[in-house]
Amino acid sequence: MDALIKKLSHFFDLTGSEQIYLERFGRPEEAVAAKTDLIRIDDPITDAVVLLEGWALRYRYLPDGRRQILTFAVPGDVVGLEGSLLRSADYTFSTITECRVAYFAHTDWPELLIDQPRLAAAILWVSFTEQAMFLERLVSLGRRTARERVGHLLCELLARLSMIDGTHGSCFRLPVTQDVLADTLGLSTVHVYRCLQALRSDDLVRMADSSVELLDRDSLAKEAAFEPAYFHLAPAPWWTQQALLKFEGKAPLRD
Amino acid sequence: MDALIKKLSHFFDLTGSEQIYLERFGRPEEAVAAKTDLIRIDDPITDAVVLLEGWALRYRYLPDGRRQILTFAVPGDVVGLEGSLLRSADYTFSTITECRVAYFAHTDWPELLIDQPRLAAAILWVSFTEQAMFLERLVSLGRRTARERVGHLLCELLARLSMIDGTHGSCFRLPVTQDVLADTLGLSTVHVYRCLQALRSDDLVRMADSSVELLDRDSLAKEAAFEPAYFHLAPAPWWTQQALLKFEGKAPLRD
DNA sequence: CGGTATATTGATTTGGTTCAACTCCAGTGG
DNA sequence: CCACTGGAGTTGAACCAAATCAATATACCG
Repeated sequence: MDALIKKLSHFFDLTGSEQIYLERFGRPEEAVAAKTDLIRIDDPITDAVVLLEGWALRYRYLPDGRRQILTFAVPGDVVGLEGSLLRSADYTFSTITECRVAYFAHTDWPELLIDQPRLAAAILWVSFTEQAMFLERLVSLGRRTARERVGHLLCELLARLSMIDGTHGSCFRLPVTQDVLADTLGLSTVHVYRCLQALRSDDLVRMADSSVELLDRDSLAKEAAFEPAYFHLAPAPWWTQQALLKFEGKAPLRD
Repeated sequence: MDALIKKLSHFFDLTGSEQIYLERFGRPEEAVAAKTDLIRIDDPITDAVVLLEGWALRYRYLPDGRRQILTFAVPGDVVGLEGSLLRSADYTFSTITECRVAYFAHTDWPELLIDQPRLAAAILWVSFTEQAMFLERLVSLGRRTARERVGHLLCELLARLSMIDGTHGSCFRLPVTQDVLADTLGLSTVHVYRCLQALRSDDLVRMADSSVELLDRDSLAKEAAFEPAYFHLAPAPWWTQQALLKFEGKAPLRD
């Protein structure tokens, strides 16, 4: 649960007992092989999946075989929360590398909500920030050029990984083939290659055996219009705190 | 609250008292002029907005003026739920036509959750289905052709509007200019025009003064790979019901 | 009735795709 | 130990879907 705790700490500082609760809540931690489906499209989502180590992704196919990758998942990400209210998944979620995962059972939410409302809020916060990332991706696919999309994705990944200490400076592992990048960015493999090439020859990035280094974060971010505000890495606002106090019975429900 | 109630009924049949509660919960109903910002980017989201009548949209600009429209909102949509946990909006939400709206105050969530957990779940369901629509839009922008995107959007809108009785057969009002469609679909205005033209001359759609009719839903849906499963118009699954019973104290929290 | 926003149309350009080689591995099995 | 295979990356050339530019037509609006 380390990665998730690290991530949540941007929203709340979890108390010791909350951390322990969370460990217990995400029942059996499991190792999963690379290229394994954890959630399959049209199947019910039995539990939400917490990614603890490794890389994974969500994708969908069109009937004729075109594929769109919806998100990368990195440690600390929680996938499939919506399964608690929806009957089936509208994406497949698969590991890329070997992973460690934990599960949040849908039927345990009431317990969590009542015993640990702060934790419940923090997990919902994860879901909301993820939604913000979807919106940002929409902007990329709709209105950014190929080069900008590539640059933006690299900036985003660096930011997301550094949030959970998954980076060395501006360098991070990216265990992903070019056609995965292409299907993420709505481009062809060849063109992804050419964009990376261009960024390389402009001394903006460097790549070697599945690792990337952003040599000039700032100009890359500027060029790609990368604005990290959408990660919402800010402590819970007062109205959240207020609502939580109410919920815990420490403030009047109606004022 | 009519539109919202109609929409929620696809998930739950609301009891009379739940309907009344909802009316009261969405405090002052308000009329809003066309082209008014209800949520502004970077501002805190003071309350979630429930759209009761009219059309609205969410959008973002890139620094150089390119615009991406993220979603259309039609009656029954709830926008800004995430504001309860996030400090600021990462989009602007504006009316297109005159609208009627209501507001859900963030600080009232605990009350709702404790008094009416079923309602709370139903509203969260709205948020999750909306997320599913984002994902579908991602597929469009990433992997569908221009013509497919246009067709898919029309199918989606027909489906969403019929969900709240906003259609006449396969016909609905679409009070939106072509450049709004363009910024939604990641295309240029001119090209949107040409796609519509083509669909028209293939006798798939007909358009007249801001209204659209889908003359052949099925082939349009087929061509655009429109698969309405992503609306998740299905009653709450058993595990949701189970969790709600637990929450209401009618079932043991731990079993 | 003039003026601004929107729709329509054609000509031209371009960013990105497609196709087809070719290279460079890391297995793998004989 | 080496030949063989298949996946990934690299490169060039031809092509195309959609953008851009520019002009006209039309509708709406005070």
